[in-house]
Amino acid sequence: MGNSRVTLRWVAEKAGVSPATVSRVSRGSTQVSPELRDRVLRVIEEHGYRPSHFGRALAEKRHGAFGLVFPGLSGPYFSELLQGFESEALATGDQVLLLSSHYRADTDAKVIDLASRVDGMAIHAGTVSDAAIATVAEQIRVVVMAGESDVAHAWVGTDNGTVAALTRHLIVDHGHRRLAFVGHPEGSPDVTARWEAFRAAHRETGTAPPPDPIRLGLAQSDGAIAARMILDEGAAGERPDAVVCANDETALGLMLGALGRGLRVPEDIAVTGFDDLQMAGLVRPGLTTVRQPVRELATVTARLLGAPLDEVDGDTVLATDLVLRGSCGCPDPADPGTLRRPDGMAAGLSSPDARDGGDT
Amino acid sequence: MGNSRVTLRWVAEKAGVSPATVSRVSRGSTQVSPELRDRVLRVIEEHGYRPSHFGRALAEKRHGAFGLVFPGLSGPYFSELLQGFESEALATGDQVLLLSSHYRADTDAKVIDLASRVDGMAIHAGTVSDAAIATVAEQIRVVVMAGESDVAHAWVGTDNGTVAALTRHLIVDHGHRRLAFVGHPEGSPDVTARWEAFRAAHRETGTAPPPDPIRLGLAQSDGAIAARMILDEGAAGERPDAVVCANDETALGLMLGALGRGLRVPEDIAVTGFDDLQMAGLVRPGLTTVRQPVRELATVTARLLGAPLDEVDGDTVLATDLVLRGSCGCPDPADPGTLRRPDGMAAGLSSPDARDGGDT
DNA sequence: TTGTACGCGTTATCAA
DNA sequence: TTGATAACGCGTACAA
Repeated sequence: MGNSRVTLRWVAEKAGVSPATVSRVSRGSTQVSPELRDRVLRVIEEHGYRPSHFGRALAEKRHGAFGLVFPGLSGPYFSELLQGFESEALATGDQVLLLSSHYRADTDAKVIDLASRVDGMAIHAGTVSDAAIATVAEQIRVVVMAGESDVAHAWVGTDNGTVAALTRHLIVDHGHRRLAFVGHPEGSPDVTARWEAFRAAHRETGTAPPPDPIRLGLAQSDGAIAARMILDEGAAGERPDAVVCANDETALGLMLGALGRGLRVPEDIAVTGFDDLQMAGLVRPGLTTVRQPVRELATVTARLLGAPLDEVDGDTVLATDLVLRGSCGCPDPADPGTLRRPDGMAAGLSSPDARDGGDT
Repeated sequence: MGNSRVTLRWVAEKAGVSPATVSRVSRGSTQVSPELRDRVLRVIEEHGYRPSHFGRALAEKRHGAFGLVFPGLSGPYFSELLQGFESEALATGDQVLLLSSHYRADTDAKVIDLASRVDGMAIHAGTVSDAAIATVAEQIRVVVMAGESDVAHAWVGTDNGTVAALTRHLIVDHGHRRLAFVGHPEGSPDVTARWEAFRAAHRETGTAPPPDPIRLGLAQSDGAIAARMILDEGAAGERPDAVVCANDETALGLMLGALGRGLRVPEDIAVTGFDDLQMAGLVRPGLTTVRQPVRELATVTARLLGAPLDEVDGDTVLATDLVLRGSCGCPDPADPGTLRRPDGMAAGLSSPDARDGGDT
């Protein structure tokens, strides 16, 4: 057992060749005679030699790994981001070091420490201080995702301005006048931009916006809390007739709360989200939302990190689309189509399009 | 900029001391005179010296990192697992290398490669082959989570048997006779155990179980698909009167689908889950489920990896609890209490109990 | 207290 | 094609 003692030198001695030869064989170099190659391979197989990562990293001055820094880790948004980034990195043979700030104070230090063991770092906007980003950027390439940055080497974001089109749609096309916004603008650059777009649309249409957003987090449970705050309190006449949520999760939580109270969506209250999660097209009514290419956000970021030194383009803003479904009052597009039954019922793990499930 | 050229030796030369002294200062050793200490610190500050991780790892023969291997990454379950593991590892100064199999074929190779750059590895059950686990276990400590294993050094799981109690409750206390099970037993050890417990309860109560489970994944969208399959097809009389879902996510998706179709839960159809996600207590009716200590599963695993060599206990099975709420037909416990409005409305990122939201 | 010298496991350069 | 030998950056006995 234990091959921790099986080093390159040890293999060399055992096979009666030089360390250099073992190194060449180990990495598949062709510059070695078949005879020696076989002899070395035999020893490698037999004793389970595996090149040490630190040795290799030290000699190559390269870690073969990227860092990924998030504020939190929960929810479909981060899951998707994580998946996209991880599979892109894996494709190029790079590993992923994950760091979640958990909104703790020592995050800056952790990030700087992380910088010494990766070749590049992706940092989600709103996670660490600009000072820390700048420090890291002196050592390795840094890309900020979902927000602008002038200290990182590049940043990748999505167009939150589509929320203005969404808001105009609610006001102009559906005649809503009492709109509410659920989200915490101070908590993230994305939500800030969405709240601003929400207000801009009010200005343009000459409608009075609510003085303040309903400041809640971005989890589905926050939507459920919002449902209680909006639906159970205040007279029916004072209730907003449309709620623009900062993301789909809260919108779904809100819808669930409304339906559970016997309210009708969109007749009694219209609801919209942001992201276009898979669930958005599966609920009834379908959730009107803004489609954001979350996975692409992650893969573009990963590619920027791994890109040759030639040049990192700088800024990238990915387009977003308004997706109209039933929850805003529009006719729900071909519902059965959206929910088409999969061809094979046994759509479990073996199915190519099976989503990785929650559990196990 | 760039401090990549600032090595320990370089600092030593610059400060006019020996490399050993710089090393001592760098790690805060007291065995150095205040005078030299200051001189060295000044140079370190000025030029932004940071010890190279590979150098240190090579010398100390320790990576200061753990590997975490999952089948997929989506859903609250994995988010929670990830968070728990990551924060526990961070607490001891260890970094986390993440590997998601995405159900790809080359996972075994990736895992074995990962093994050479971490001090220990946590592997979720059902992710990689036993052979690969055994190979890794020869090099470093391996703990399997959410499933048994006889090749790893230890495993940590939770008690899925409570599903039998849940099923009995539906049959005996609520008089349901036509039960369905949503989940893919072949897809994961946990679901296998839950399906078995579901069937065992039928045997014990002399009730005929369904011949097959409804084989779907574990995402919320699978629940929505299940809703379509169960509710839109077959005559009302053939419809099951209770659905036991393999996890909360599918149960919530199913509930959402039922409510969206104007059905009443639990009057028209009872629904149960597994996990006790936060949403389970927030929906109306509340979701009857089995509480599983997901976070503890992760932290226990992380602790086992970091534990001193003395001894890893071997197997750990964490207890689970039956949580009865309205979705099975029980009276929903103090609903407003569950949804109590937070004291401060601005419960965003700054709030200590704020959940990390989905987005940004 | 400080410095010297070696080892950690690998790759790369240069001769042979 | 093969083999010495020198980095790579740091920790640490050991000596001074």
